[in-house]
Order: sequence, then structure tokens, then C-alpha cells
Amino acid sequence: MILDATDKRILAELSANSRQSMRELAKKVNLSAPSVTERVRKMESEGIINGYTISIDYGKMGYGVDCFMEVTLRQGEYEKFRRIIAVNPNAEFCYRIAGRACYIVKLRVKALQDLETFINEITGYAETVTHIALSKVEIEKSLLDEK
Amino acid sequence: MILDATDKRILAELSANSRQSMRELAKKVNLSAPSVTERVRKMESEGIINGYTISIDYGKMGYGVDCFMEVTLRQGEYEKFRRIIAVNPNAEFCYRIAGRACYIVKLRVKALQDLETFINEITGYAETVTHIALSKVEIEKSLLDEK
DNA sequence: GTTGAAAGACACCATCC
DNA sequence: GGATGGTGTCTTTCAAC
Repeated sequence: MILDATDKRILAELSANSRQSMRELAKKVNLSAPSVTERVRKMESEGIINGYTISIDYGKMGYGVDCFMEVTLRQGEYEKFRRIIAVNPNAEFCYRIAGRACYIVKLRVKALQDLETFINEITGYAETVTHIALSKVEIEKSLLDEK
Repeated sequence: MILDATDKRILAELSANSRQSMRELAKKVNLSAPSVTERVRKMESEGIINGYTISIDYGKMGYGVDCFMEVTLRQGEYEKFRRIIAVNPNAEFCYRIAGRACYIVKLRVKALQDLETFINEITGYAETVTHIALSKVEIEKSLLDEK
């Protein structure tokens, strides 16, 4: 599916506030409500809009430490690692990567002790390189701003 | 603010569908609508609910390559790098980190050529280590499932 | 893609437990 | 802390264009 500028504006508006009504949204993109609704439904069925969700500030919930961990599996125990990471609630995401390591994981923990627990859990068959996040750099431009 | 099990269920439900009405939500967590609304407003004003947004599948929009890049600045030109990354629409996030590198950036590009363009742009004052994402490992458990 | 109308659902408030 | 009921508004949806 090829998106035009209006579709992208719709996505940008819904990214900023997914709870607004189709009417409000229609006003913002200078279209009628039924027309906007049709475009949104189309993007939903195409899977471009993957879902309506919220942004949660985990820091305010006490998870004060974010970190990135590169994980390299020693004896190729990929399945073992996948099973463990899939049920780790501290994991925000995990990707299989090409590059220096096997996986890159983002973790959110309350204290460094939780990080230690996790590293100890996998250290028998995995090597880890951990980067603690110090601050976030805000990105101003989005792919939805493009042409 | 300390969240109880009901608050966490509300967050989990809104994460799954942020467009549902307070009434629907109330049914799911076995509370009345005004009561749920009050809890939601509280979490909004506390900043725990940071916003209502959508999940976009950028792969379906043609951005087929995700990658993680570690960036190490040679002469400490942090500001220069920050300015460039802040206006790069391909950047999904960027964190200042403690560890081997200065920053870790996630990029979404249509083709490796776009990656090359970016690397060339900063190569004068930065060293980069790039990890191409091959696949995503789904995480089943969430911090909102906790106690 | 637009307009207009109708039915239904919604949030909100006051009140009460 | 939470539930109930009434009110007026806003919403989506549909038909006609």
C-alpha cells in the first residue's frame, strides 16, 4: 500500500493522540469524517496501523534503569536463550542481529541488582556486554513528516 | 505513585487497545465507569500514562531494514552529533550510554544505501558499529503482569 | 470525496453507599 | 475508596449525492 501525504498526516495525528474521534481527526486533515474513517480502516486492514496503545513512563513506576545488552551465545543455545528472554518481563524488546553479537536486548530494571540476577542467569552459556542508558536524545523528525 | 493490581490491569488493557471507552474498560476490570475514569485521569496527571498513540508497522511502509548503531565520538563532538541525530527521521531512538560507546541509535531504513549515507555523514568525527536486525523475538511477559 | 440525519453510545455530574 | 442514574453531547454509520 502506498500512502499519500494525507494518510501520513493521519498517522502522525493518531500517533500524537490515538483517542481522538474521527471527527476531530477529519478537521485536522481537512477531510470529512467518513472519508477519514475509510482511510483509517484501510490502514488497519493493511496492518500499517498495528494497534492503538499507550505510552507508559516506566521510570515513574520505579523502573529507573534502562539498559542495552548485547548477548553472544557460546554453544549456539539460541532456543534456550529465546525461551528465557520471552518470559522476562524486564525485557522491552529483543532482536536477533547480524554484527558482533547474537542478540540485542533492552531491559528496564528497578535496580542494578535485577540486572545482575539476569546476567547470572545466562552467564553459563552466554557472554554479555551491557550499556546502561544515561539519557535519551529526543528525535524531532519522524518518517511521517516525509514528502 | 504506587499502582495496585487494578491500575496495572487498566494499563495492560489500554496498552492492548487505547481507543476503548471507559465503559468497556470498566467492564473488563470489574469496576464502574466513573471509578475507572478517575484512576485513568490520576495516572495521566502523574505522567505514568504518557500519551495515547498507535503502533505503526514501518516494514509495511517500505522501511525494511532495522538496525542498531553504536556511535563513538572521536573528539567529544557531542552537540554536533545530537543536532544531526535529532533531525534524522530514520532514527527511532537515541540514548547516551555508559559502556563501550557514547550513543546507541536505532535506525529504520528502506535500503542499506540510506545507512551508508548516514554513516558517511558522521564518519569524520565518529566511529560506528552497526548491527542489522534479522528478526524480532517476541516478549510474552510484561511488567504490567507483575504482582 | 461530501453532506445531513438518526440512533446509539459516551462522558460527566450529582448523589449515595 | 466505590456504585448508580439521569442528562446532554458527541459519535459513528448510512444513504444520497
